[in-house]
Amino acid sequence: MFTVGDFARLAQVSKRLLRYYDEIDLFKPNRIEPSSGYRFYSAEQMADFNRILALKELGLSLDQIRQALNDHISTDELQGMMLLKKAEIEQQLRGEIQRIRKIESRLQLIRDDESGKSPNVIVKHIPDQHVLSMRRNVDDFEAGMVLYAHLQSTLPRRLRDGFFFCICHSDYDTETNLDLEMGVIVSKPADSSLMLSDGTTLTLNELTGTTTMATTVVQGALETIHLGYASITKWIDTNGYRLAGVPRELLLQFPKTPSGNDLVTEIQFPVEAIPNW
Amino acid sequence: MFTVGDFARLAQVSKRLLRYYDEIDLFKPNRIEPSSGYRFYSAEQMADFNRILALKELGLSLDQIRQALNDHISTDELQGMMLLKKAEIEQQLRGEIQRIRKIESRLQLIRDDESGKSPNVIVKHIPDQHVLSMRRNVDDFEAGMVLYAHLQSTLPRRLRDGFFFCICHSDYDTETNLDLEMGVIVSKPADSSLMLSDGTTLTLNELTGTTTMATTVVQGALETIHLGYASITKWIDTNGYRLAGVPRELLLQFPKTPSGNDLVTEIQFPVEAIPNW
DNA sequence: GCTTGAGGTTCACGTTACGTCAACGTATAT
DNA sequence: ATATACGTTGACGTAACGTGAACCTCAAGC
Repeated sequence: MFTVGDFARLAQVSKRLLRYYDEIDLFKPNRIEPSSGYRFYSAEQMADFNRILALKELGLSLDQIRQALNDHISTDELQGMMLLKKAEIEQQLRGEIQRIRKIESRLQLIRDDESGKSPNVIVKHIPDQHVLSMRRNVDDFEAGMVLYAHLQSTLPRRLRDGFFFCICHSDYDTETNLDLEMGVIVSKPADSSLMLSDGTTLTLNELTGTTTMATTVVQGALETIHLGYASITKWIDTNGYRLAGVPRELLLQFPKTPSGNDLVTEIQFPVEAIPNW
Repeated sequence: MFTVGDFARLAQVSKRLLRYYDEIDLFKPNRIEPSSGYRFYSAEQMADFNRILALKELGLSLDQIRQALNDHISTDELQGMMLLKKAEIEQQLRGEIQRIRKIESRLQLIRDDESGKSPNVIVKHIPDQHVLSMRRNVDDFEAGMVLYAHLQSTLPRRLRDGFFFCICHSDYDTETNLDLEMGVIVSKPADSSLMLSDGTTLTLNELTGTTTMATTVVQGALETIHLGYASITKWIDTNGYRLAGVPRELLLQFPKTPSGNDLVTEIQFPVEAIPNW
């Protein structure tokens, strides 16, 4: 018979651990002296205790270990549990590897970008959304901003609950004669089209959520947004994704100043993970 | 200005998370309405919040993130933190791989061994110990047991605080004419030698702790102990260790029955990890 | 004006596997 | 008789939130 202290020394664990295992009904002392409450462990119990430690080292939780010991589990079931655990660890392992890659790419980004103000890319899942939108050819992005302002001032108030968005259907490198789709996200689609006071017609469309979106938020006007596009494409490249649709912008905050420095935009790139990257 | 709910939806996190980050001074709303306590976030804050999320995804703790943001950390320092984190993950990764190997070897063991009663091997670190011991040639292991009993009965009581141990210096396959060292572990070495009442002389020696020991506890007499040796050597083989000294046995419990079925022994194999296994 | 529902708030507890006091009872050695 | 070494229970802390209760506020519909 050993006291907790002796047993703990032998097994090289803390006394507190033994009491804890007693408390959670995982491993109880052979005998408890009723008068003093002292715990006494038998030498035979060392083998059982080592079994617990061994299972713990394999990564099983104490709950699982208790079940494995209590329920007189069959070898098959135990095997199943361990296979499961193995798969779990492998999964986690893949995650860790990805994290390392991300860190590496991020480090590279830091080295590249001395300003230290690079935007932060976050992957989100975005559902399908209904929009009222129109499509126009405009000369440049400045004209796009004017369109935004126009939309905002002429759109009926009841449709202003959603954000404005913009999709550039022309090629990236085009800087003139842009094919823009602009509009507003509506939560409950009521009308299939809508004529504004100035004769402009918006039609009901659907923005299919490609579900997986690489997004970033930039604050500032045209130039900053360009930077945002640049760094998000780079991020996509170095993080095992590829483009899977046409990007869009969400206008989180309308500019109140002419310079547009307080403009806040969320850029969303539909992406898909490259398998086995 | 967004309410928590709106901001949470946009950022695709829970409201609770935002309140929590407020509480721990990690990310506070732009404005809090004094009358109602309502939190209001500005669109500009979305970029900051995404930075936090991005850092979190890289595996930094919230504490680290807060420091990184508060202390106006330099790129160099941030790089240092991330390199550190990377090393940490790589370390952990190696650990996970080892765990998978262990699980695999354990699964193999389960498949091999239908009894399900295989001993459980635990790695311990054991310091140097002083012993009073004698060395004898005996015919077989039965004779060893007799020696144990003899020692126990003749040893002065004051030296009985430590466990008895036994080291077999002859080859494993030898079953006759065994070269055994037996004795008792003493906590405070007093005499350099000791003569028992029957004329036997024990001398003070040192059991150098090879520190790393693969150990297992078996209950039963000779045959069970043999099984223990077998499975521990197998375990060493399949878990990336190699033998690094001569094994020893610790007598956790003296047998009270002639059969010796209640004998409890801890077998200890000094081992070292195989590098890059 | 009242209710309703959707939002908001704080407070407190649950999670995992223990470590760390604190206050107090017990066994042993001098 | 007492010092001290060891035992007991109990409560709180950990990381990063999730969950639920109890209660307050706001805008809209009747």
